[in-house]
Amino acid sequence: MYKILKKEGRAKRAQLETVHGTIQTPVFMNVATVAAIKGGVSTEDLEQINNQVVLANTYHLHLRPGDDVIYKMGGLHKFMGCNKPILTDSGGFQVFSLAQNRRIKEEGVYFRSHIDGHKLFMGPEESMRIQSHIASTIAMAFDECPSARADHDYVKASVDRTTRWLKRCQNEMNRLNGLENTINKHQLLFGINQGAIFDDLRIEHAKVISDMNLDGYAVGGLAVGESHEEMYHVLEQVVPYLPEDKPTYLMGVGTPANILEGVERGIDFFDCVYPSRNGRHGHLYTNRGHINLMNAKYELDDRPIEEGCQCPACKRYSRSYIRHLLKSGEMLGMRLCVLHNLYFYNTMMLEIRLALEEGRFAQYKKAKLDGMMEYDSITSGTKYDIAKGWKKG
RNA sequence: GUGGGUAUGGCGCAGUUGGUUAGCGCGCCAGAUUGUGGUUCUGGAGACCGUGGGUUCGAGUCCCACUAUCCACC
Repeated sequence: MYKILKKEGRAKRAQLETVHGTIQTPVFMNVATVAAIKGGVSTEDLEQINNQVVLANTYHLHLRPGDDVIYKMGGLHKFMGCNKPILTDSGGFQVFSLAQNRRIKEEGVYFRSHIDGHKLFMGPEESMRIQSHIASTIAMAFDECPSARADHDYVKASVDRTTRWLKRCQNEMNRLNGLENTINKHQLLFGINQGAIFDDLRIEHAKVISDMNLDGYAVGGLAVGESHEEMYHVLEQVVPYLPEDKPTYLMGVGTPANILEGVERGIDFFDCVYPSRNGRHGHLYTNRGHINLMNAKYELDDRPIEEGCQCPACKRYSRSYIRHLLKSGEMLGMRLCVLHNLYFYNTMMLEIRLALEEGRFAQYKKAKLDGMMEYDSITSGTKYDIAKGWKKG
């Protein structure tokens, strides 16, 4: 099912076979929270931008249209016309980042909808049932994502509860996969490591969940306020304690630099809202740095976003035109920018996989970071800080 | 030609009975955003307040002239 094809240091070139096709890793999953990539990107567009996996969200789809609707429509793949692997986030993070008035209990979390404020409850079993209805390829465990500022005692109690929740998730998933009317009886379950920035809690938790024989292991609770150095440190501490014969997933991360650092530390899966959200705001990634297309200096720039880029935006349109579309509030402007950014991320992953296969990931990583730094320092006076991402110089 | 109105950063406007470093929106510039509440948030630069006189301790605010512009009438 999961097979490592090549290793370079801790970095892995691997693949995960699923009922919806084989995922080549390292991979960046494109975020489609409500079963749509924001910015007007369609399922068929994904085929033009090297997409492998789509990430949708349990919490959002439960609220609207409702997982019962998706179940009745034959599952999310059929619903959104997608035949690729889909991973669903469990709703755990959203309960903590979006919902109002949440109360955490042993059984789960009581909270209010961010859409209309009505009362809701979600626990491990609820999350698994919803994800089973959605019938995603990979389901994520329902966890608590404590604040990066939470103290050791709180995080300790939280992690212990997340472990108990994980066991309940696993039991419920096994039960659901065995039911006659379940759409995807081979749904995979990834567990999530927590522990904030406390090495002892992170490692202890990693050991416990590693013994549970899950289909994959995620590192959660990062990129939520801690420094990049702390994030990389946690990865260095935790990944060695996760099973090597299972895929790893760094949740919600991140910048191109974060991803390169994550791959180096043994991560297979990534996801982040950056390429889509930043694309909508005209913030574009290129091999030589990032540009903000909204800037006046691009008004008469007839070059593509990036010279030589093979994405749908760059093959045909100029910076000047796309900037005009963004300025005018035209949907097409956002769409082209999001397509470009996702293409950039997905293509970078392709390059990373190729570099790993050829045993030159270290050189690739350095060249990629150097390239991005070079351009940005020339055009906008900023420098690329490997540890911290883009930073004013 | 006559009567009336308006002239404040690139554009559109606020500026109380004249009183400390003249505000706002858009635009511009720069940040922010990491398991996404769909065009957000936070900063910054930029004006000798049409020109020239006058009144006053003090004028974007009052008076006069000029210039520009708008409306109405002849």
